[in-house]
Amino acid sequence: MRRSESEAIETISIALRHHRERAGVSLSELAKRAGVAKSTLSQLESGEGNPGVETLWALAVALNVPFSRLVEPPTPSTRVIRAGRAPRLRAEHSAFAAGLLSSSPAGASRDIYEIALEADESREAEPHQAGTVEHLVVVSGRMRSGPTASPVELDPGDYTTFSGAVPHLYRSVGGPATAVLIMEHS
Amino acid sequence: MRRSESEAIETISIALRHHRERAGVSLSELAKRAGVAKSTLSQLESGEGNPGVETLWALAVALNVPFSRLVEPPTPSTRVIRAGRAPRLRAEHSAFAAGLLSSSPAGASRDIYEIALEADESREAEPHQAGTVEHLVVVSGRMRSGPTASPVELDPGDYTTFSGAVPHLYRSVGGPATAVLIMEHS
DNA sequence: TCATTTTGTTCAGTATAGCGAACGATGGGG
DNA sequence: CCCCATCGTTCGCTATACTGAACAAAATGA
Repeated sequence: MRRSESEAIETISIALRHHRERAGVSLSELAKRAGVAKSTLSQLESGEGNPGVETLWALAVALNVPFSRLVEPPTPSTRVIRAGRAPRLRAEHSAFAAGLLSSSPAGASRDIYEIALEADESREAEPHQAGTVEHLVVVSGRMRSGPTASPVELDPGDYTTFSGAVPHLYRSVGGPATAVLIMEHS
Repeated sequence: MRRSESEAIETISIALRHHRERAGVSLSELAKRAGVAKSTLSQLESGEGNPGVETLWALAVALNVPFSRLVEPPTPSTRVIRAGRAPRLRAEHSAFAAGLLSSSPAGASRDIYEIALEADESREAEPHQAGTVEHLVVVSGRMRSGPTASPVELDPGDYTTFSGAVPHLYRSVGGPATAVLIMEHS
């Protein structure tokens, strides 16, 4: 990979300059803060060279942005889905209804679901692939959810996150319940 | 820097070995696929050295995992945040309160917020950087939200997504309102 | 049993990332 | 006007990340 404008480096140089300007800091200043030579930073922003993680890390810290923000790109426009109007997925299980709100494009897969449980119903979910993480926000009703081994009680507005790699459940308590589920894959 | 414990490198060596074993591929084999020397990979997995992005990128591709998966620490375990208990962020504007639920651990950077508006209050938001996308789910009350130029009415459970790169607003209608906001950056 | 292959490690050479010191170019103050 | 910052770039030098080969230890096979 000699002279190849390596895609990764391309995005890095752009992101780097972008975040620096957005923070309103000069190249020299940033270099000083991050503890790297001005020359190095200059070359990086002009898309030359192949930075080491140490260097990038230092810059990310100095810019006060997560590391990943320096290596990944963008996304789309306005859309509205009314309550309960999301495209239905596998409604085989009577009491469980899930609506897909937003599916992430390839790569950083991330799905947002709207889920609905009838009164005092329960749904057991098999473990997904390792690295899967679920985020759940209760919209209405009371739920008991999380890893089957250690679920938690949730009231409207409550939020919980847990690994999707182990058996887990969604259960409504004392009436119907709805929630927002964000699922991340690896 | 002969010093091994660079935090970033630590996580890299772990993530690297973890994903390789999970893929059930030998060190030699992976090295060949990614086009890097076995020696390099060996040292990386033992936590020595400071890899360049090119090298890491090649490995990420060969492992078929997003780049960030190699540099960000693995996703956390179970966590619960009760309604309104999320860490408060800059509540300078009286009627607006935002709680950070989850700051993107990996992949496309993504923050999940819990937001609360007092009765008939409005919050105008300045455009964020290009490529920012917002996802909003109303938990309670009625809201009027979206791009300032074309907001939409939302009832509890309603979901909307729009570009954060243009001026936009969050407004409660006919009473207080709460919602979940997922914000994606580039 | 003794080859043969495949595993992951260690070592010397070399390509290069990063550093520090120059540089020319602006931009205010005095 | 000159002077002194500060800006971003370019240029040797040194440190080191990466390579390829040689290595011992396990695994495979006949």
